[in-house]
Amino acid sequence: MTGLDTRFEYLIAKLKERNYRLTPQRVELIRLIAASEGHPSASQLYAQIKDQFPTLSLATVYKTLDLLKELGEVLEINLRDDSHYDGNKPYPHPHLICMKCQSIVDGELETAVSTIINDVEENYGFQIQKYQLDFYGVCPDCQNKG
Amino acid sequence: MTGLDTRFEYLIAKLKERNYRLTPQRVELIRLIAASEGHPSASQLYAQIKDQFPTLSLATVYKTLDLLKELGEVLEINLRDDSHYDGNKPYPHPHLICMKCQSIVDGELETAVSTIINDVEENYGFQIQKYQLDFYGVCPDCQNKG
DNA sequence: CTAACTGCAAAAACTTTGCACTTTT
DNA sequence: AAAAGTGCAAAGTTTTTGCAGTTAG
Repeated sequence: MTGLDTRFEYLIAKLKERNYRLTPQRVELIRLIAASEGHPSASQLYAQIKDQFPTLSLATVYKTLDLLKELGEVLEINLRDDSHYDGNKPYPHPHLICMKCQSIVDGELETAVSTIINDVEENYGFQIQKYQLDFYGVCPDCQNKG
Repeated sequence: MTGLDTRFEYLIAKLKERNYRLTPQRVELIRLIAASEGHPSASQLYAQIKDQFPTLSLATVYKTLDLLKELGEVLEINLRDDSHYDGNKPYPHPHLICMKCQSIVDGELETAVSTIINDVEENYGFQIQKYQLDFYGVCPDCQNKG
């Protein structure tokens, strides 16, 4: 038991270490971000937290996300209408976005992605720093529901 | 010589066929969109055309792009700050975006992309309808310039 | 002539910024 | 007590919408 065995604890420790203040709003936002499998947007995080912190503002959500982005601990996924955030895997990876239920699921496709990245660097002499790969379609659940 | 041997002529013919009106603004925008290798944004198109049509408005640019999107003749590329448009290859394909010079180049990576699409459909039972794949990095030209 | 298009201005939606007040440390 | 963070309101961007006036067919 190290006290760092959850993503939440890791993030809290990292902030503490760097002398960022642990306000209740920030702590709760980090708890949500660390727990969220669902790739929430800023306004979804805001909706999830406003019961506990009725005075909390969207600006604070954005500022907290900015802080975590600067620390390299959150991945921003830029979609057409807004951005969504992944606080668990803060590095590029594919997403499967269902156009019916709006769910966003991670794709584990490392081998295929490595291949395509090598192709680009070799065939185009292009130095890749990051990428964004989103598949849009219908998830298995929504297929079964017709 | 069919009169349809350029993308521009093809698009004009398609609009005419469907009884859309060929206003001078629309024709010139289509000429720019069909010619553009560079994946312009709405405001870049606007900047390119405002000398010829000083009264033309951004709203008209967006309306023209919407029309071409509805006809399936323009691909919208949603980036963080705005959208860019491809009027030559109006179907999903990878882009190489240089973070130094902001150039956007098409990636010809059909084999690798097919593989990854098959992976997703097989491993996740996810029905893919479209995708967006953007690589961010440094293009060969900018690498040479240091 | 009439239906469609343009272009202005206003609105909409997401995100950022400024600043006074509050809180953590 | 000092530095940092919160939250409100205002501003910034891109994109959309409404509508009166204009134009292509």
